[in-house]
Amino acid sequence: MDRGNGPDDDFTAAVTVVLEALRPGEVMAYEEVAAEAGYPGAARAVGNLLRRTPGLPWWRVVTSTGRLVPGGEAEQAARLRAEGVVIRSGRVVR
DNA sequence: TATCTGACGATAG
DNA sequence: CCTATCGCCAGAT
Repeated sequence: MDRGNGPDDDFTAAVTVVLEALRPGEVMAYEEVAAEAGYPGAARAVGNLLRRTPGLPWWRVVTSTGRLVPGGEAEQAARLRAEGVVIRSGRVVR
């Protein structure tokens, strides 16, 4: 309904859909999520959204180089390993 | 409308 | 491998 004064729910919804489509063990890069959501180049915006929006599988999103997120890489690594993702030196092995 | 911030990406040193 | 800088985008103030 009314959403004239709030943020672009379109962007949030699109990113959320992409993240919900991810299955356990599958990892995507911020840039990939942004492009898949219809906002290529908005990798930073995706990162911000993941950080500000609880309920999203933030641990399944890594940087373009496979590097884990700062500030919680230990936790992210544990979650990914629990889902079958192999991690090497703080990076996701694909 | 302007300005700053930030779970990014790529390039340079 | 590391840090530094620029370019990009959306959100917040």
